[in-house]
Amino acid sequence: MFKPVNTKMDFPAMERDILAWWRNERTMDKYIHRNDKAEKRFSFIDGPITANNPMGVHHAWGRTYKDLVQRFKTMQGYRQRYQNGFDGQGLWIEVEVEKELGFKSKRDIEAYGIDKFVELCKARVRKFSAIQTEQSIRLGYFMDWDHSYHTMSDENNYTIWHFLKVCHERGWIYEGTDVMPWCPRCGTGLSEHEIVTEGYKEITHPSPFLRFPLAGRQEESLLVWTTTPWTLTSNVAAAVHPKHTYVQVKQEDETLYLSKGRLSILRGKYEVVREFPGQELVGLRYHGPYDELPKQQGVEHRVIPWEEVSDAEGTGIVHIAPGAGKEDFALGKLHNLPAIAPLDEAGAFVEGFDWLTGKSVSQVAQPIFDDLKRKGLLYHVERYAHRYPVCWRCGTELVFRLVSEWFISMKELRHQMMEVTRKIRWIPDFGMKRELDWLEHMDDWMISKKRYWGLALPIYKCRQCGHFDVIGGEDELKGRAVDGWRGFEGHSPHRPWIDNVKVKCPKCGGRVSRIEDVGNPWLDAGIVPYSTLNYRHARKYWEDWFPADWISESFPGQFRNWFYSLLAMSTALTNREPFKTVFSYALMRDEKGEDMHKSKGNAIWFEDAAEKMGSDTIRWLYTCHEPADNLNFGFNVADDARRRFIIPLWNIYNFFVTYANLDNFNPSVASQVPVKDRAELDRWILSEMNALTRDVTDALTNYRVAEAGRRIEAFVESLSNWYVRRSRRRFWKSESDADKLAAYQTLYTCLVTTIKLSAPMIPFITEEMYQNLVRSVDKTAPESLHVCDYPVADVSLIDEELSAATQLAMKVASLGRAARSKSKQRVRQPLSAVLVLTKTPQETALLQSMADVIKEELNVKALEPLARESDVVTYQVLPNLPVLGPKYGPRAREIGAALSRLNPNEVAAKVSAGQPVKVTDNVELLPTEILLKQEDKPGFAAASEGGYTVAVRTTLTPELEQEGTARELVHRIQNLRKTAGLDIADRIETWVQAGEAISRALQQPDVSRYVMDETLTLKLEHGQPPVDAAIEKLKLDGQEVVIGLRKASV
RNA sequence: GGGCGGUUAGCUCAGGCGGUCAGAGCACAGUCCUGAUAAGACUGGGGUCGAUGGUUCGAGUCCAUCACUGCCCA
Repeated sequence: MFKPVNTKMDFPAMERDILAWWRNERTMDKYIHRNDKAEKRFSFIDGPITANNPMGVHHAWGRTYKDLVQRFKTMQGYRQRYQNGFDGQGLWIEVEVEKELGFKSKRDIEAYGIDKFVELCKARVRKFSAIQTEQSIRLGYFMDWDHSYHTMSDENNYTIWHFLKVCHERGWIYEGTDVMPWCPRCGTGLSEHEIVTEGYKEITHPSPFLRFPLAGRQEESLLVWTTTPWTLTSNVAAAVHPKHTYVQVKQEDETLYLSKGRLSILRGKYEVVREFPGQELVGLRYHGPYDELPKQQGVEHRVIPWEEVSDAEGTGIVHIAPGAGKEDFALGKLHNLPAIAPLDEAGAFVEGFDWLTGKSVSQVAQPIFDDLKRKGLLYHVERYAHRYPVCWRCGTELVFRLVSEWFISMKELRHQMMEVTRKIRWIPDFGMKRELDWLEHMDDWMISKKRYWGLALPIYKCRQCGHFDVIGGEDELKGRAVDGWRGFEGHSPHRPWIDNVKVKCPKCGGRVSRIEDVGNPWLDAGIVPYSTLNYRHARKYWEDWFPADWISESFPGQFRNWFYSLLAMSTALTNREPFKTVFSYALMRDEKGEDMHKSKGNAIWFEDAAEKMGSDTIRWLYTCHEPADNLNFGFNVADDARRRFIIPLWNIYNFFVTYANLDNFNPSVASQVPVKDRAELDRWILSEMNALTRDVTDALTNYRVAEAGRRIEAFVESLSNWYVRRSRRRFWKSESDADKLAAYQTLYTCLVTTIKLSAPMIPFITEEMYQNLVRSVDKTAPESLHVCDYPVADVSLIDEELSAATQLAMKVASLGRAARSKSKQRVRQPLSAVLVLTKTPQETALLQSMADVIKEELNVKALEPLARESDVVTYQVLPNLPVLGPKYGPRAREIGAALSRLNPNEVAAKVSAGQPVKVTDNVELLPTEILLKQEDKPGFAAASEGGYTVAVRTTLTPELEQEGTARELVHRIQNLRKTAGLDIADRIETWVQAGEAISRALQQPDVSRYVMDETLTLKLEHGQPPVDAAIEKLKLDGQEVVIGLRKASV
């Protein structure tokens, strides 16, 4: 006996039970060690998830792919590592800890103590990695959760040291001075990688137009414009486009210079005095707006040429501050301009800026306007909206600061990386183009960050002589330590402990400290194909598992982040591809296609999703989604997935269990009916099942996950709405013959195969079904579905012809139902014949093999071939007057008349074939000029589509009518049985009290036999039912009928 | 400004190398069916398959240009 199926199953509750069972049975362990001895290997390397917050439904999407592929490979017998990874170093953790502590700046951290702060960061990572682990388990993700790697581990950090040393040995590491985007709140620079996309916001800034008075001239000024007033303090030059046309303008008493294309910014009346090329301005000296500041002393301000000056905004004269703008800095180098750097790391003015010193950059705009006004330099101020960079972690507006940072040169590495990139299979394939495009254009990799919690960059720069060195590991550090090792020993290689250690400068012998910077977090994630595979200490093991066969991550961002750092580090270390295939997917949106945001209130928490929808449903939704497209996620789309697949699968399972229990079917006891001896329907579904197995295996092998899902869904649809529906009578019948056994065996095989095929996608419901369907009857079967073998297709059972024939039968049945519904004859009323016209004689022959199926589906007595459509329909041919009118004018009417005299069937044939029709000696009408109206001939109802025509004969004989009545009566009695609460196997006594026509029909022996058999009636009485019977009065064919029934005493 | 995608029914999207491909699901309306089904079947409305040229006997399907949109990068 199988456990009866709960048709109102609470799936989330069932999932929790399965989780508990897996935990008790240590199923995950058994899964992980299933293939320990296997020869073939599949290497997956997990991209670490940031352990900074609970996991979201978008993480669950990626984790579904990772779990699905690994489960598939496990069932196929591949040995694997099941190591999950957590990412835990870096600014994002710091920012959250700062928030918890209520800190406002780096000074707060220093005051609190870097050691305590770093410990809190570590604690946060431990906390959220534990939470994410629990959430992942709830998702059904099978991993070796006790051995997840952390990017903050010693091994990970030291392996990065090794990488950096290799880079240094090749001369790629350098300290560079540049103007970098800088977050004043976080007190650190941001690399180009971090701001290019997410790092911009639409912001409105008050933007002044102001005068730069020309030296040695009275009341003559250059007109300039800026969106960052604070940078005016550091102005040293003004740039013009040498080839653009500039104008000299007279306005009241003063003379202004600006680009001709920007005249529209002037306020009030003006007069253009002359036009001239920008080149004429080059070399002029002017008085800067802040010449009085100490820092400005000795600076000579002049006009320089610059081809990049735009005429699209401003005045065409660009204020240049090399210490406060990236392009300005480059331009300054070119023209040998001094760089005045105004800001400290918190974004406040440094010494030498007089009244501005100590003031924050965010507070000085208005004071500067007031000051400029007092000096008579302000022309006017406009509000200007533009995309301005902000810190991608905390949202603070960035400034541009002159800083020195550490870089890895991409000069040599760039092209090696591109070579490696080309060896990789990118899914979707445009990924490779994206990556190559990025590699082509990227700058050197800025790896330093002026923060606390992260990789301690092992760069030791001597303050005395400027020499720097990179240390490649803990042993080297210990060996070279001259001081402080004791204070460090026993701690992780993080600030502040690591900084106790001092080494000796090999050049000058000085005592050298580590630079204070920590590392870019993508170094942490990029090294994992080396660190987690123990590259430094067990090269053989590393060789076994490197490169990864497959990695998977969401593609937005990763081309310049994780994929990039993996490529960079692996190319530098071994010049090998760190992964063979990368599978990436798009973004998750809400149901309306909008970004999900906590603040917007449209984010869905993973726990809510799992508890309301069930993990299986969520996973199925993810599985069937095309990964390269954005996924619009929500409760309604999940419910669609549930109704489309989970519920039908469960219903088939329920059907099987219900009847198998009634018949005491035991799959492990009975011998198998040979497939060749099974019914055509069985052979058909087994053919479909094996084709499915073949196709799903192929799809998953090539990571076409959505295709695998769609294929399984289509199969379950066929199984439910064709195989089971058409097989029902075979399960109902009372005798237990070979056909019934074959039906059970076939359906059982299909169910078990289906759950095995879909186990990687929906691990819970399939396990539940497996335990009941397989384990309950076969104690020798594997304990869990997830340690079973993946099904292998038996292609000898795939019968293409049978598949085509069945598909044709389905098509004909569908058209036949359309025809029936036109005829208004309910399907319970048998009709005498269906007539079918197919596209080819071969199909007509094929159809004959399906005759019984079609007759049953359509409730008709005969299937007849239809020679031509015109046998069942008549055509009315009409002139298409709106077309003919304009073309033929007054003759249109006459042509129409001529058309109506032709044989409609012949005209119809030509029109259908797209041929012209000769109407008169000199008029030939195009098919578009003729309208065809098709009408069913009396006694027929027809439907056509795509070259097929199916018609039913609608005339009824008295026998057919009687049969129709009987079937209607059966239907009513069945309904009454149901409402009376009888079990499907109960035998009954039945009374029918009706008028003459129905009574007479019921007196026919074959009719009454039919009614009794169908309704399990032992005794059929005519006349009034007794009072203890269930009774229903109804109208049948316009007559009053009373039916009554009660359970028969056997 | 450059590169890469996308543009097919109200919505979400299928449509390997050009030849019944004008489709599915959802939604809406109506009808039917139901002894597994919180299901299912059928019918209907609705699209010049983004636009314009071209190649071809024949083009959502190939080419060119353009428009809109998204992503990546200046």
